[in-house]
Amino acid sequence: MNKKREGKTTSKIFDDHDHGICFDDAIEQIENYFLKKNLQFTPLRRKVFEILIKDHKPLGAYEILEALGRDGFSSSPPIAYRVLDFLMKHGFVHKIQGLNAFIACSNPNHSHSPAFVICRKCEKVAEVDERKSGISFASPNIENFEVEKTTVEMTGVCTTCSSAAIM
Amino acid sequence: MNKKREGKTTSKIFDDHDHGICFDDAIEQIENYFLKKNLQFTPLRRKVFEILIKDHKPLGAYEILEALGRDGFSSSPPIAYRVLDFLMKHGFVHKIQGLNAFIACSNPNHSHSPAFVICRKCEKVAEVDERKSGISFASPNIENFEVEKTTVEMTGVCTTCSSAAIM
DNA sequence: TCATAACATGTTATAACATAACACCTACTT
DNA sequence: AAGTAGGTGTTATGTTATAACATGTTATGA
Ligand SMILES: [Zn+2]
Ligand SMILES: [Zn+2]
Ligand SMILES: [Zn+2]
Ligand SMILES: [Zn+2]
Repeated sequence: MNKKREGKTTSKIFDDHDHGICFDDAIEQIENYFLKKNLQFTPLRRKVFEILIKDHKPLGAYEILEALGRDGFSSSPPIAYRVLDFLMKHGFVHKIQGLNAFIACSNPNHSHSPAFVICRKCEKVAEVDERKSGISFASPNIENFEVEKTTVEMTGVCTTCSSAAIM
Repeated sequence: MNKKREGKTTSKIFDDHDHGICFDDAIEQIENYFLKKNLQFTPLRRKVFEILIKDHKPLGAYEILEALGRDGFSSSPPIAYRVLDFLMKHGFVHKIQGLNAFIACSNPNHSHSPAFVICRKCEKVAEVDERKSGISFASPNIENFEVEKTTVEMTGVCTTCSSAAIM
């Protein structure tokens, strides 16, 4: 078991929403995308995505593997990593580098350079839009360098956590 | 041995410079800082910093350990991780999350939220100033969230690598 | 329809990265 | 002297990720 991840609280930037709709929408979007691109949305891939979007929580590969095992799938490491790589390649999953964890994308519609806000107390993670994030990618290209991928992660404490307890 | 890191080429954003001076300056700066803060710049800490600043290359903890071993220090993992944590805490070393590697800071003078440019071919890494990076932290605070630390890493291909070979 | 290529999943083993827990030593404090 | 804090060393283990190979499954297209 992983000792680090036990998220439990909520903050304003982690928007409340009707998760039934959210979940169904996400599944529908990925289904449509896979259909359009002639990719297979296999039971395994569907299950991994469902595990991740179930409660918007970043999960480690081995946590995903446990969940897969509980649902009757193989739970050897390459299974999870391969599916995660695939889903990441198509923008439906992102890796949170600071947590060695994976999270379902919150806006798979548009191509994006996601930024993440991570509460180090509750470990909730929000994927924020570049504009909302306070970070602007003024120029995607550094001089003499072609940027292909950006990683932006902001770690701190959300209001709920900072007001809830003595630091 | 680590198979991933074998950097060898050079790009414009990775500025050429008199590394003898650079090295000596860096050592002097860290010495002064430690003196001022009443911290111990022990042989071990000095050696780790020297290993890292030696050629401005990100090194994995186990590469650092090998180097320590070669220089007569203990090379069990906690040795490296402890010293690295200490040097990071004081801003003289940064971790490159995308590489699980550590690099000596390029501007330890001012407190900074470093951004890194990483060539995925030669694996050279440049620590760039926020302003030069094309990324601006317009507002360090997200609504309802206190940002304590930001991770910004831009991965791509440097001019030298992209012009050097067929992709 | 049969070969074949490409994709998908499964398995074993191992590599790579990181920390826990405890021991020992030194320097400083009271 | 006894106590405290900091630094280093050691053993063991925990956590994250990939290599290599086997098997099954799904297009494709002679
Ligand atoms: Zn939801
Ligand atoms: Zn996304
Ligand atoms: Zn230099
Ligand atoms: Zn720096």
